[in-house]
Formats: sequence, C-alpha cells, structure tokens
Amino acid sequence: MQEKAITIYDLAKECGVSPATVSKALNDYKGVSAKTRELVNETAMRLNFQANSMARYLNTKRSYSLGVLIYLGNSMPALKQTFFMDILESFKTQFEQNRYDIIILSKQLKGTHGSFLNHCKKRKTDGVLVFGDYTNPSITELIESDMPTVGFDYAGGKIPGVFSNNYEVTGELVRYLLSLGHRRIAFVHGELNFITEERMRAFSEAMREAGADPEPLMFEGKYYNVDFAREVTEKLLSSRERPTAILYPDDFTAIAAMQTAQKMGFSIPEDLSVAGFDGIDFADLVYPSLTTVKQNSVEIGRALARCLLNRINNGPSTMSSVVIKAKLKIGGSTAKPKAENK
Amino acid sequence: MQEKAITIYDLAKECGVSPATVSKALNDYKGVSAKTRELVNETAMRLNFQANSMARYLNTKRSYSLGVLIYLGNSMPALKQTFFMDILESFKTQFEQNRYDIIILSKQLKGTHGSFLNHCKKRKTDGVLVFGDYTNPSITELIESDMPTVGFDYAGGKIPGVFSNNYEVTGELVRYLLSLGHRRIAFVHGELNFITEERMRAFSEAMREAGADPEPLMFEGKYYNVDFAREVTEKLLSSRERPTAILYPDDFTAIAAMQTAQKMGFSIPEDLSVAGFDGIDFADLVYPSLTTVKQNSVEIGRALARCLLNRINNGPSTMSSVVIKAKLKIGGSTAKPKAENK
DNA sequence: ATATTGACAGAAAGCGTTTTCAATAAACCG
DNA sequence: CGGTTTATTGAAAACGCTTTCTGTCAATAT
Repeated sequence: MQEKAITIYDLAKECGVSPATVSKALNDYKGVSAKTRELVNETAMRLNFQANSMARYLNTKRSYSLGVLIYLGNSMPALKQTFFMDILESFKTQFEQNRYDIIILSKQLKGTHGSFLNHCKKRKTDGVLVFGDYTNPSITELIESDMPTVGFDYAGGKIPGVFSNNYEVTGELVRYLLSLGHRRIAFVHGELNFITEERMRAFSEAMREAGADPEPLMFEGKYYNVDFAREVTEKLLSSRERPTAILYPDDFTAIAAMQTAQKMGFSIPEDLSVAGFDGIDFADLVYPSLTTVKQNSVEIGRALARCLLNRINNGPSTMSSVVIKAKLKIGGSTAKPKAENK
Repeated sequence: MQEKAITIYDLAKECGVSPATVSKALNDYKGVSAKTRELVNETAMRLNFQANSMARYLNTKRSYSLGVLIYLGNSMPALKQTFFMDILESFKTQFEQNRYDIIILSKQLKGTHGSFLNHCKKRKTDGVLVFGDYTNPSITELIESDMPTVGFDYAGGKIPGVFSNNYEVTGELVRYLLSLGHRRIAFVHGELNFITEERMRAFSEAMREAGADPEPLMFEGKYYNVDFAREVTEKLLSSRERPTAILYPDDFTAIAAMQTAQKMGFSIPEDLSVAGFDGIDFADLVYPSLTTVKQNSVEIGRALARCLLNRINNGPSTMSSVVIKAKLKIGGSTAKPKAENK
C-alpha cells in the first residue's frame, strides 16, 4: 500500500559502504572519515532518507516522543482547555528543536481502559507533561512511577512542578479591588488544591488587612465549569447583600458569569466588577474586556520543557519547583463600585 | 534510568512456552490451545506486560499512530484554534477504541526544518488529519503523497475531505437577517478557498434574491485574524452608509468585532447585528450570545475518523467527500434593525 | 492396525536500526 | 625497518516483537 521506505541498507549499497558506517556517518559518530561522511550525508539527502524512528528506538531506548496528559475528569474535554493549550503550544515549541514529538495521551478513563502509565509504557514516551487532577489514581500512579514527568500547577514534591506566584498576584488583585472601594468582594474558587489554597489564603489575608471579613464570601466552585459558575453568580446577585465584585477561578467561568450578570440586568463594571484567572486570549475579546491574572503561558511552557528535559537527561536528582511570575491585567470588567452599593 | 520493561521473553519463561506462542496468544491468533492462551493472558495481566509498540511496528508496519497537522501560517499558533480542537477531540475519541494515538505534527515551517511528509515518514504515522492552508507547498506535498490523509474543509479531490453544507446554511443565515428587515448586510469573509467561495456565493444569491446589491458589501478578511476583523469593523461602522448587520468568517473574529463595535458606542443587537461561523463554546458565553452557524464538530470529527480509517485499511480507492449539516444558531447578537437605520 | 488429518508448539528468520568488536590499513616512533 | 599506535571500516549481535515453516502428537478415518 505504502511505498517501501528506503533504509540504511539502500544507502549503504548506494554508497558502497556498510550499514554500520552509514549509521555512524548519519549520527555524527567518531570513526568515519570526512570523505565517507560527506558521501553518506549527501546520498541520504539525495534519496530523501528518513531514518526509521521505531527501529532506532529498539537500540537507543529513546523514542524522542513525549506524552501530554490533560485530565480534569471524564466530562471535561481535554483539548478544549484553551489555557492549557497555550502552555502546550509553548512547551511544544521548546521541544521542536530537539526533534521531540508530542503524543496526546488524554482519554476517557472508563472501565479498565488501561492506566496512563501503561499507555506511556506501551508508547515508550521519554517523558510526560501532566495537566489536571493530581488526585486521580491513574495520575498518581504515573507520578510515582519512574517515568520522567512534570506537572503544571503541581506542588506535591514527587515530580518537578511549575506554577505561577498565585499568592502574590492574587493579593495584588484583591488589593486593587479594595483600592477601588470594593468591600463586599466574593471569591468563587476552584476545587481545593495547592494552587487554590494559595489564592484563598491571599484573598483572606488581603481582605482581613482591609478590615473586611472574607469568610462568608468564599464559595467553592469548579475550574472551567460554566454551569456551576452561572448558578453561583445568580445566587450571589440575588442575595440581599450582594457583592460588588466577584472573582472566579478562571477566565472561562468569569466570562460566563459576566454574561449571566448582564442577562440579569446588571451592567459591568458599573453594577458588578468581575475578574478571572489565566489570561486567555478571549479575556481580551469580550466586552468589557476581562480583568484577569495573566499567567505567563510562554514562560510556563518553557519552564516545563526545561524541567522535563533535565529530568530525562539527568535522572530524578534535580526535583525542584519553578515559580513563574503572573501579572495583574486590568480590563474593563472592574471599576469603582457605584455609590449606592458601597 | 528507567526500570527495564518486561518482554515477551519474560512471559515465555514464566509460562514455560516459547516467545512465538506468547505472541500468538496475546494477539488472538489461531493455533494456540485455550489452556495456554489463558495462561499467557493471565500471566501478562499479572506481570502487567505492555507490548513494545516500536518492536511490533517493525513487523506489522502499523504504528497505530496518526498525525494531526494544523497549519494556518507561522503566525497562527496551531493549538489555539479552538474550533479545530473541538473537531480533534471528537476525532480522537473515535480512534481511542482502535488503540490509535495522535501525534501533534504542527510546527513552525521556517528554514529547511523538514517537510510535513518527512516528519510523517520518520514517525511512521499510519495516517494524517490536516487542518489548514491547502495551498501550502509542504501540505500539498503531503496530500499528493501515498500517506493516507484526510482534510477538514478540503475539497480538492486528492484526499477525502469533510466539510459543512456551507452554501445552504449561509443562505439560511442571510435570509434570516433579511427577514428581520436588514438590507445593508456586510460579509467579511476569510481567505479565498472552496469553503469561502461557497459562503460568498450563498450570500450573493440570497442578497440578490432579496433585491439587494451584495457586491459592495463583501470584504476580504482573514480567518481567525482578530486585528484584521477589528480594522474592517471600524471602517465599516465609520462609513456613512454603515451596515446594520455584519457576518464574520468565524466566531473568533465575530466576537472581537462585537467588542470593537461596543467600544465605539454601538450596542448589539440594537445598533448592529453580528454573526459568526463555527459555533465554538465561547459564542455562548459572551453577551449578547453570538448568532452563528454551528458546525457539528462531533459529526465532523467522526466523519474524518471514518474516512481516514477507511483509507488506511482499504487503500486509496474510496476517495469521497462527506458533507455534514451545520445549523443556524440564533443568539442575542442579531435582531431587527432600529427603524432609523432601515 | 495403518494412514491421514488437524491442532498445537517452537525454531528461526526478519523488521531497520545501533553498537561492539575485530580486522585492516595507514601513520608514527625510535 | 620492525613495532606500535591510530584512523577507518565492516561483520555480527542485539533490541522485542511477528510470522513462516517445520515438527510432534493425538484424534480421526480407513
């Protein structure tokens, strides 16, 4: 069906040397004369030779492929996570030079469909990048295995993790809102984990410092869960002592919440200030543009790539976390609260 | 570094049979007794054996991996194309059962970084799914090769293509706007290709049928190019005879254009109706929600998967196009034009 | 009882590389 | 010039699987 690919043997015959020599020439090994090296490379170019990466793996034990694993539960389509995709884009770019390729590992986890770790083993990935729910058993298994792995927003210490300085920048966001005059600020946060807790702590402390009581204004939400965000928003805005500003766990939910509020007749930012986290492209496209904590997806992707490459090449010794600075990005969705609301 | 993986030889020893028998047992071949088959499978399970897909490829010439290629020019990050990701998600799900995996092939095409086809050859993909610019030489090369390939929005006849019934549904959209009372409807369309032309034709005909002159109201835009969309929008809204409704080539640009209009002081849909194409999730999250042509990404992904699988298994004989029905989805961004604008 | 079939098992070759090791030729040294 | 090092090459094994082909043995037919 497929044209027969040309092999190292074809090259050898064409050049009048042995396959061994061809291999050495192509891989820039020592022990092959400049003349033959050039001949081989030139012939390889001429015949458009593409080394069989599978056969190569068998010897080298390096597949030059990486798995990426996005898992937020079976109901959350992996590839729709635009923020993760932004990071992945940067991650991928880093690895392009090193001839690594990326395999999408994410899948529905129903039945005994095989664990993520087994999937990696089968595909012989050199390493894995994980986004998602670190409490999931299949992800835990992976993290605890000897498969080189890095995680975004992971801080469990078993693998290198990269995350933003959530504590600082969340504080910055809250203080900014306070400085505008907001006092009743609600925080709809995501599922509890290290990142969420950092943000909650920052929120609490900033509010307390300003003399406001944060406790009644924290609400458990779910990352990227639009329905949930809408529900909470409706409830909050219907309550008698409604907040003048609401933070959401991510831009996705924040944008949905804006719509909900607007549908209810509130205008943004006059009647309600809204802010999100992440800083996806869409935050800039909606009206009013969303105030958000812009995480530096490019740097995060780079850091993840660096950590993983290091882990692959140098073994598990260097197991650090990297913190990337996020930036408060003020859009049109936040403003001084109206006098009557104060 | 990595724990040594267990092989078919380990299984053979453990079971007291030959490697050949193990292979046969695991692959459900004839010629192995029920007893040994069971023993082997049970032992494989117990030792958590994962067959080396690389070694397997060497014999079978089936890598069970597919490439996905998203290329819209070097300035457009591949993984940010949310609509494509929606389709890819569905495509991927289809192939999950068949133990196929997906490799991200998209990359920057600078210098002699190797063509897409060579990349496929190196990775031994069984097939490729293409999104993007079919005029690109590297994509053309791929399409004309013997690599099994399918394309979304491709209609060149060299590979199977899947696309929506753009002509019909665009007509529907335009007629809907006409029925609301709009007469000055502008169409900012994407780069010229089969799909764009279908839409333009539908627009022209619907407008002409209604007695409107479509010619001066067609504007060349670029798919997914937000800056461009903003620029055109500003120009259109500043003109004396400004349109009461504008269509954009996709939801991304439509949403950005809404913001631009709103920033200029127009309210939507009162002063301007806006519509997009694709039907991404975000179209539903903005305010007002976007009227759009919702392409059925799930069905599109399925059709692409079916075509590709067919092409892989049965060779290039069956080279058809599949048309998937899109649906007009009316949101809050379109309404009757204000009387003064009529 | 013998001949014939069929089911099962294993030996061995092959897939396309890399890598080790031995062999050869060339260069160097005293 | 003999002996020793050095550069270059290729033969062959190895990687982990599949697949063909041969052999064995029991079951069936004659």
